[in-house]
Amino acid sequence: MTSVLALHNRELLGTRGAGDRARAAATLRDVAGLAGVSVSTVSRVVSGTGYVAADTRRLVESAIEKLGYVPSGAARGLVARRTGMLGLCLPDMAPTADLLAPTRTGSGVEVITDDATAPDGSSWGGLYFGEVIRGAEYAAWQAGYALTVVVARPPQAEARIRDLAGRVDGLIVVAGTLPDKLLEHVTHRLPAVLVAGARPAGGYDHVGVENARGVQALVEHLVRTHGIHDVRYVAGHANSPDDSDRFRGFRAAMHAVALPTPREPALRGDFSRATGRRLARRLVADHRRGGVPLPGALVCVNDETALGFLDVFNAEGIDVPGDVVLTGFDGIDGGRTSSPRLTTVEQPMTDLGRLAVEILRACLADPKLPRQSIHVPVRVLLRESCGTH
Amino acid sequence: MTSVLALHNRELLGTRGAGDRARAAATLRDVAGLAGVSVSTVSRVVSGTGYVAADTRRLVESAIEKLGYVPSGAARGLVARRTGMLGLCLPDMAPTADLLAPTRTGSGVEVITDDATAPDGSSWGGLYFGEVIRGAEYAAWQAGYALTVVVARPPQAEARIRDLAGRVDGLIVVAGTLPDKLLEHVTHRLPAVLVAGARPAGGYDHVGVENARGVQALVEHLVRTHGIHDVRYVAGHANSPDDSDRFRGFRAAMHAVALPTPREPALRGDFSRATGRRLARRLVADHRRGGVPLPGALVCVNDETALGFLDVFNAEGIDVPGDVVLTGFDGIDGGRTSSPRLTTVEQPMTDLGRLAVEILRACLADPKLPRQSIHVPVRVLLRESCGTH
DNA sequence: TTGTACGCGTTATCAT
DNA sequence: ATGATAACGCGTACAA
Repeated sequence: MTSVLALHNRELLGTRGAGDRARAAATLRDVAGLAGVSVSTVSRVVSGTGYVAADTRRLVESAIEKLGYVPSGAARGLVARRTGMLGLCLPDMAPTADLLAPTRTGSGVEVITDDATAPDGSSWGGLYFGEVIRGAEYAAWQAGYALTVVVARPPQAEARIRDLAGRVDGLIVVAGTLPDKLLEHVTHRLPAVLVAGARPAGGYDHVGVENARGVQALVEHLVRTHGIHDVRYVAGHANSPDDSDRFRGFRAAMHAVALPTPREPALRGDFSRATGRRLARRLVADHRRGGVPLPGALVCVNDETALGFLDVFNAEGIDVPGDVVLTGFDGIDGGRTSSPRLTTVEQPMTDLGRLAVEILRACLADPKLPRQSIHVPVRVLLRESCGTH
Repeated sequence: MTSVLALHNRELLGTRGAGDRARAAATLRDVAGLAGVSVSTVSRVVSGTGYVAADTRRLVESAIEKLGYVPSGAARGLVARRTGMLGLCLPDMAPTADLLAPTRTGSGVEVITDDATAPDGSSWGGLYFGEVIRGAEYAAWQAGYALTVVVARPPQAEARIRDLAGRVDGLIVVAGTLPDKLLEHVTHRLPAVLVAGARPAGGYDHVGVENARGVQALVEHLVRTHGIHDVRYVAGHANSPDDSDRFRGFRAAMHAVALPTPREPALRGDFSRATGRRLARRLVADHRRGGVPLPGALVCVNDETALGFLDVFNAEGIDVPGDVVLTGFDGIDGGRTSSPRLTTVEQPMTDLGRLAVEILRACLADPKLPRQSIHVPVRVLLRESCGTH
């Protein structure tokens, strides 16, 4: 365990300054004592309810100022039965290298030449979750809530999620993050909204994405507009509902254009850029050494996977879209800045967070509201990787 | 106000399912009553402390299961004087269009051709804050805390920050987010760590970045290795401490290489890509129409600003680095994927969040700890935009 | 206009 | 091994 005290570049400042942390926090009683009034008067001043004489108010306010009084959220929450916080549970993502590495030491500035190696994958799942957080925080603030973000990672993930559930008024859960049993348990206490994934079985509120329709529209475009017949689907994890929805859309499209409908995805990755690269290398090897022809188009389950393919294709001199057409799903930034830019199905990720908060707010206002499942529409963005331009 | 009920694509599920939200949350007493034991026993089972007979434990556990009991964080926090949460205050950023727009309606999938227009700027301040959140959340989880994220935006920003301060055990404040007075007030109750910006005056804990040294090393490289003499600094907001630190580094470098040291930045923007573009357009116009020669190099206060310049230079056929060398600061993803890639000073943004949490944890463990100010080192990343390759 | 007193749900201390 | 009970800090009816 690296102690903060062991850090480089550390400067000690004076041992006192604004706010003396050693002293216990002031309470209503302390303020009342200093101002010479009762606790209820202070409470009225703080909450702005009820009648308080102007003189008394000023007296109390200066006492509050002097003591640096901040009301205890725990005590307020206890009586109000409301914490003013919403929880957002994200699935465990493998921490990227920058999180695992010890903090760099030495105060000198390193000057290094940055070779064009692409990163292993982006933070927050290619920013997908970053956008969900952003949308949720924005909507939460507007609704008068703060957002507590938690990544359900071991150890003790369950215990700590339960703990969170005791400290917030509502929960947004990215699908697949919590075991069904835990989810069912905590929903006895507070409303929960599932985000992404398939529509849940248990009668939960849900905000989903038009996975199938998006892929279907994309694939139909590839076949009808570009005349590609040999279209292959590159899957993610086998048990991902998003993946199977998208594959369902793929099959629906193939069926609609009267092409052979595969039972299984042609390739299976795991949503990561690294695995996309691995699959691509095998494809290229089979092609170069085994004489296996490249497919007409690769429809990937997500952008990260597609970008992994693109890394390898670009490195190996395989032209996209000339030799093979490549598409993704999500609309992350990396697909907009790659070359060629990636044709993809864009999902409005901030909206997922926003709508989840909206639903939560409605449930909180009226607990008897029936459960609802809404779907946010997607857009197919045609860019260079499918040869449109 | 758009009601959730007005949304498209909505499906109503049954009005009951897992967890009946209409019923009030179960309490310790409810569990005790159902299990036929006292509240103390239930408390012991839940917290895992003290002796409980195996039979009794099973009895209690099944009651907990049946009622979906989740301990009240408010009540726990009240007696424990600890909430297990850390707060992260981010400065108000103008919401991007996706947050302001009403949710798209209609369930059909739009298929559109995406022209290569660059976005007005990225979410979360070019992901800067996203990375800080990521680092902070990771470290917080490891330390046993959850992270509550709040953007201090009007209205009622002050009141709500004070509210937050009453609900968390410690506060991470991105510098400049809170008025000094408020910061001083809340630090009476809990420890706060400032992140980024200049070292604060008031004796706060602080995690900063080697702004000056980073820019200095970069500029010295430009002059010494590339022989550029006409180097100009493009500033951000006039009152930003990060900006003035970086400009200080710029001046130190010019002094070190015996070049004229400017008093003021050559140009002043506001950290945004859009303003970078605006400045660039004026520069190009002066050059083309006024015959003003382009500078040898533009050293921008941050990557977003530099990318704005690059947008215009690329559009106008001005070669980077051939006609003018361009550099940034931050190391955001956009500078790694632009063409040419952007030479920059990379700051380890996740480390800012991580170290802030580390300090908070130390302060929480020992409130008498002296204040400290640490600086994370930076790296100059040489890429194509300065002509290294 | 101000003060008193009770309860919110939990933990901890003490008895049993 | 289990139960009774007193805080914890605040809101709020109700009394003054």
